[in-house]
Amino acid sequence: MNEVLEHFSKYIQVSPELEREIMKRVHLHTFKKGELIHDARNICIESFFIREGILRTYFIKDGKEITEYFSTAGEWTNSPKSFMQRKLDIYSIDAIEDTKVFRLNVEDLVYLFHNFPEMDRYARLSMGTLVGHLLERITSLRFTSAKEKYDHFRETYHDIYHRVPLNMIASYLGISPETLSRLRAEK
Amino acid sequence: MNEVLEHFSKYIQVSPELEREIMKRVHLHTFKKGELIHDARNICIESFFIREGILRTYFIKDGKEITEYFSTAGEWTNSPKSFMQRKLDIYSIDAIEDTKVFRLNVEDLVYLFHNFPEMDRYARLSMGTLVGHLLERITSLRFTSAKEKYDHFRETYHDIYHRVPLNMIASYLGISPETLSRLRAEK
DNA sequence: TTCATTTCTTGATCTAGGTCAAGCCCTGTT
DNA sequence: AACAGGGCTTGACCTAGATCAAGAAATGAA
Repeated sequence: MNEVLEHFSKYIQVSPELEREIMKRVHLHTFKKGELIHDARNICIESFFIREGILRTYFIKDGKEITEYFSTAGEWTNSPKSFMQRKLDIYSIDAIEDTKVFRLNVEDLVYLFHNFPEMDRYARLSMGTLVGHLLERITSLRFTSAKEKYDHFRETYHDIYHRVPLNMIASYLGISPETLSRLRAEK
Repeated sequence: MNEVLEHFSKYIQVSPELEREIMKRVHLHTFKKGELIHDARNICIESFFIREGILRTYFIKDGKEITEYFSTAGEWTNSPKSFMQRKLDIYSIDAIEDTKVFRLNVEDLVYLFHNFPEMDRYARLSMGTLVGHLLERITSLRFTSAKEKYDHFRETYHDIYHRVPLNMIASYLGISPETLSRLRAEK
């Protein structure tokens, strides 16, 4: 069984029929390091399920790239508002390193939602974990010092923090690259 | 039609049967100003749909009450993790002013999820808007000054910001009461 | 290998907003 | 009416982390 199906299986029982329909719609693709996967100038019509590698969702603010978040193996990513509401949004996505993904088109996803009611259940449950992560990030932003943010990042992104350029981590954490560099040095 | 049903109708078509089952399980109740609605020392087994008034979800950090968020008319509130995973969590909820709510028990909600597949769809869609709000709050925490946070709060919580004590707003925004007081004075 | 570009470090300031402290102004209670 | 306690303001100081600047180190192209 491939990784996408494994992922769905964490939340729902995937019937053979659903499995078939998913597999029919999901296409493996490899992006090269540095490649732009979604451009904010377009509406996002695909979701990407990462098999290996790292993607970065970012936007431009005052001429600088600000990292919104990193996505790694086993996660779906897209430009959320753009994808769900079929309109333009600020986020672009690129590859931090060579990345293998399964691509899934909006229309295909909609088809799955329409024909398999258990997909709503999947969405409800997986969004529950997403909400949990977001709440945690909010708490972290409100109460922790730069040092604590960095330590927390190293723990939770343990396997990728040395693969991502420092200034992207800094903008993700909302601290300056200089401060991050100093934190890193002091230990 | 009452407010709860109106709320569901925003996301899904509520069948007469679902309507009946919801109405059977939802109970109107009034809390007095200052009353504790959910105590963090218990597992949260109810959700509250607010008809009028203001509830505040908070937790204790270093002996101080920190406001996580305010909930107002037309919204559901509970202690999310505690409610969904049936375990203890840090949040308590109290009433900022006299508040009328509809109460709904976890088990009753589970019943609805089990018997009405459209409820999954409702949950998926309503969590979508929640995720949108959380993302916005994250952006606000990362990039805005105290002044901008306060201005933004006044806009989005326009109808309640003068009904809530200043120090609760301050802790919600993650700034000190003194700073908030000064911001308020300077205009 | 060399040169150029990007990434990272280190140092010197600067500032938004936190902390501490004191006093005032309410609102409710006796 | 008085007084107690919470809520709010204002002032003086302090500190975490931003910004500005310049150089070092790594990466990668030719």
